[in-house]
Amino acid sequence: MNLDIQLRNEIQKAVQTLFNQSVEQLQLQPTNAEFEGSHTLVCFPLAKISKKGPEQTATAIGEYLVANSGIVSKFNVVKGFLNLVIADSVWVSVFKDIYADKNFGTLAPNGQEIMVEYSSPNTNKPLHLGHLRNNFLGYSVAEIYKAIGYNVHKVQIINDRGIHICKSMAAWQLFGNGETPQSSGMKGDHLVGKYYVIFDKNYKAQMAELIAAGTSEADAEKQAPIMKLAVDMLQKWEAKDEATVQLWKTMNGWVYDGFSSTYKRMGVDFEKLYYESNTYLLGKEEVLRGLESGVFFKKEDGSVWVDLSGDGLDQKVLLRSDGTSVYMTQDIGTAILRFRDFPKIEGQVYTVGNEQEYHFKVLFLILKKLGYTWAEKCYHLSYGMVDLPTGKMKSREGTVVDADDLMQEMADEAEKQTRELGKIEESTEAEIKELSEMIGLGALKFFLLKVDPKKRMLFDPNESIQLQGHTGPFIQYTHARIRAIIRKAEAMNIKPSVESIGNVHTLEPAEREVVFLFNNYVAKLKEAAREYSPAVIANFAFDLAKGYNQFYQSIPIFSETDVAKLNFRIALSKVVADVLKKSMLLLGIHVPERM
RNA sequence: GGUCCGGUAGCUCAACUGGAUAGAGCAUCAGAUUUCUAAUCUGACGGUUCGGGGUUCGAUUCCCUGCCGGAUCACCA
Repeated sequence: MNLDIQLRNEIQKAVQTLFNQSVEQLQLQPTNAEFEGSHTLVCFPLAKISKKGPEQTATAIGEYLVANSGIVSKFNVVKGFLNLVIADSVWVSVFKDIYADKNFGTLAPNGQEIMVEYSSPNTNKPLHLGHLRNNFLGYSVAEIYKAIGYNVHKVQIINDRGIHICKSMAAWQLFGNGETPQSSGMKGDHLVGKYYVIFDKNYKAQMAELIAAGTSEADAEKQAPIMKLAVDMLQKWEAKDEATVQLWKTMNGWVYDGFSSTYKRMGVDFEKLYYESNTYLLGKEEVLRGLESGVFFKKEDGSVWVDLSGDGLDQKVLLRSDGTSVYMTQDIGTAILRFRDFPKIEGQVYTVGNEQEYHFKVLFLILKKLGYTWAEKCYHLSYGMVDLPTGKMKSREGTVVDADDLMQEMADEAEKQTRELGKIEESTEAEIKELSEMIGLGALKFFLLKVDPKKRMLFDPNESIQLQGHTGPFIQYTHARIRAIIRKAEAMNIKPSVESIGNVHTLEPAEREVVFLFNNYVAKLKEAAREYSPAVIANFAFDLAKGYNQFYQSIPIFSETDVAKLNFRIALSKVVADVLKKSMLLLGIHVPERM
């Protein structure tokens, strides 16, 4: 049985016996490092029940547990805190259970399904740092839900239509001279992004000209010839003009090729892709239905609105006066479509930046008003922006950090440092490249995932490239070190059996600490899922690696003469390696055999 | 202006949802490799948790208020 549950039961029994009362809520927390023990019961709240002072209450419970529980060997009381020392035999048996459990850390399928949306880029420019946070987060949350037993569907909606792509198309038509990814050697998404920039430059120049000639700024925005061309293309596209659709398909195709290699390098995947060009007309019927049933209302000009003032929000337009859809309309349709495609999902997770919080609040409210009960299980996984030391990323000002460039730089830096350390003599060039990629991406992912998603974070390139300290490579290194031990043990033909471990009766503090740490793994996993926070896993993995390194440093394994202890330490190391690997994979980070 | 986030060591982040003397990493300084990988480990230094009130045995956490930063409030997406 789980140690924490067992301990809680014993404490409840103690309270029942001693004070003749039952308690449901027990405040059990890890013991501070400065005191002896691993679990601490906060006794202030129990003072009411015991009708004694917190310290006397703590002492009474402590004495009872030592005498009767069979798992508590010692205790000490500091103010109202009861610090409990769990018997080493119990720790050994906790470890035995984990060691014997081949599926430790992965919960059995629970029959539930969930959908996670992430990435969802526009198709007019390449992915950047913000997308990296989005992709790593979404991927990781999906993996975490898989690990707790969900059947997870990863999807994205690709914003492949609209004025943004038409801008790139317009600029390409004017200035492209037939340039293609093949002819230019450029990655498709970068090529299309190049024309988006060209569009912007020309647009600004044309506006400046018009304004200089006496046109008002508002008029200039509309009259600039290149903008007129883009708008014209958008209309033609909607009218299914063949040449325009052809150009659109071609340029989007370039972008998809580019994206697909970027996704591959990122290590993310999707079960199903939704395209805005297929879904942007959805939702309209739904809105009209809502209009009939009185959920929405129509204004004099014919536009359709929802009034959310009763929910503390505003009025929101759902259909323009000309009857066309807006973004919200489309999202209503897409949400419903997804529940038709995957009837068993109980909810959706939308991984989208926090600038769209209002949008999702409104979306979920509308879906609820339309009578979709699953709306309550929809969650906006809202994450903060990634800032640079120079401030906010601005595509217009060219301060965006490109995703492909960044991944390359990280891999290059990892390679440089790997070569400098010179531990890879017997590796082939291909192996060094593979290792560098693993380390560079590991550093990047860990850097972006270790922060609470909700919070805005700072991306300092110099710090992100650090491979020491609170980093992914620190954990990768710990894993590689353990693997070296395992290899040596195998070479020595040491194969710790579950039974042999049972012969260990006393533990060193560092060993106890490591068992204590991964004993919490499943709780952490559930917490990460509940909070939609890979940061919980990242910090857990770091703590475990740190705890293991302390053990590693203070206790030489192979010089141990007691066979049971030797076996225990190797088994312990193996479990740490497995748990590190497992938890890092939840972050999309791979760990090496050696580094 | 309304609404919603956030403000913790010089810097980047934690703090088990109200618990002990608020913890890590980086940076700085001082140490540790005849022994399993030093991308490691051990110490030292570093704090009025933005300010001010309140709630209680106890507040970084909850409430009020002020300051600072950000997001959002389109017949854009």
